Amino acid sequence: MSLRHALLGLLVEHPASGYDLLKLFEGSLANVWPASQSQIYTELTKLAADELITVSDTGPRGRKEYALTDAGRDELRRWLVDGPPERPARNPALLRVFFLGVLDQRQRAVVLDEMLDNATRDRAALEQIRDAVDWDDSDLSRYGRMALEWGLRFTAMRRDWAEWAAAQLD
Amino acid sequence: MSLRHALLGLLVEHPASGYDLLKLFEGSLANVWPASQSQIYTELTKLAADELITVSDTGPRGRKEYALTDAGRDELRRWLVDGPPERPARNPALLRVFFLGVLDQRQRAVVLDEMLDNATRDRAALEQIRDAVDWDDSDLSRYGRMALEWGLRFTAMRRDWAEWAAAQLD
DNA sequence: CTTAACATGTAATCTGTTACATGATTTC
DNA sequence: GAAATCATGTAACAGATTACATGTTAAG
Repeated sequence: MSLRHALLGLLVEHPASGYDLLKLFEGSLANVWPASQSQIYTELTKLAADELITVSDTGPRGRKEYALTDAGRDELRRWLVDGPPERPARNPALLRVFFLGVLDQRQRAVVLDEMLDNATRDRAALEQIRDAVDWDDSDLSRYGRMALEWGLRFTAMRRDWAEWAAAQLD
Repeated sequence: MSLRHALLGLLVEHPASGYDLLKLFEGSLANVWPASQSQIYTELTKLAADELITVSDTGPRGRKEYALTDAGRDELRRWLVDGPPERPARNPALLRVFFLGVLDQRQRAVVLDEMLDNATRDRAALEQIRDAVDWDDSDLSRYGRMALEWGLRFTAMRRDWAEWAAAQLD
C-alpha cells in the first residue's frame, strides 16, 4: 500500500490536483512507482476520506487541489521510518534466465541480447532525465538525484551482467 | 501472469506435486518469484484445466503429481522468447529515498543504514546459496547460477550505493 | 471550429495476500 | 500418542490493470 505514501510524499512541498500528480507519476516517478490514472484518483478519494489530505481548492473544469493534513504528514513520517521490511521483488527477466535451458543456443543469445538492450535503453532514459531536469537545492531534488544515482548504477549493473552472461553462453 | 510460467518451467525437468513446487518456491526461487501456497495450488488447477499440465500420478495423502504437456512446453517457449516487455518494477525502498526530506538528519541516516543492512543480509543469503547448493551441469543448475550471479551483483550494487548515499548526507 | 490538453470518475477483471479449514502419515 | 511434516483446498479482501464514460477550456 505504498501508493498512498507516494501521493502523500508528493504533496509535502505544495498542494496538487489528481491530474498534476498523474503527470508526476508519468515522469520521474514512473521508474520507481508506476501508477495509473484510475488508481491515483481512487486513492486520492480514499486519502481524503481518511483525512490524510483535504481538498484545499477547486478550479475550473472541476479541478480539485489536494493538500496534506497534519495527520497525513505524520503518516508519511511513520511509513518512512518503519516502513515494511522489503521482501524480494518479483523479477520477470531473471525468471526467464532460470528457464533458458528449454531454448536453443541461438534463442538464448537473443533473450540475453534483449536484456542488454533493455538495460542500455533504461540507462539512456535515466541519463536523459539527469541532464534534462533542472536540479535545484530542494529536498525532492536532492533526494530525487540520489534515487536517480541508484537507477544509474542499477542499469549499469544489468548491462554488465548481460554482457557477462552472453559471454558465458559460449 | 508469470507464475504460470514459473510453474511450467519447474516442471520441464520432471513431474512434481504442488507441495514439491511449493518447496522450490520457498527455496532459491523465492528471490526471483515469491509465491504463496494458495496461489500455487490455485494456479496448478487452472493450468490443468487449460491442459498445459496433467495429473500424471497420484500418491498417498491425496498427493497429485503434475507433468508438463506438449502444449505446456510450447507455451513456456513462447513466453521465454516473446515474453512481455519488462516494465519498471515498483521499488518501495527507493520510494522512501525520494521523500527522505521530511525526516531529520538522524532519521535519514537510520533509513540509509537499514538499506545497507538489507543489501548486506541479502547478499549473504545469496552467497550461502552459492556455497550450499550442489551445482551440477543440468540446465537449471547452469542458468540458476547465472541468475544467482545477477543477484550477487545486484546486492553488491545496493550495498555500494547505500554507502555512497550515507556519505552524501554529510 | 477543431484539436490537444485539462480534468475526473466508475466498473470489470485479474493477481496476490492472509486466513481459514481439513486430514493423512511418519517419526520420536 | 503427540508432534512434525506432508498434502490440498477455499474464501475474503486488497491492490492493480484495462476499459469505459464524460465533460471543459485553451490554442491554433
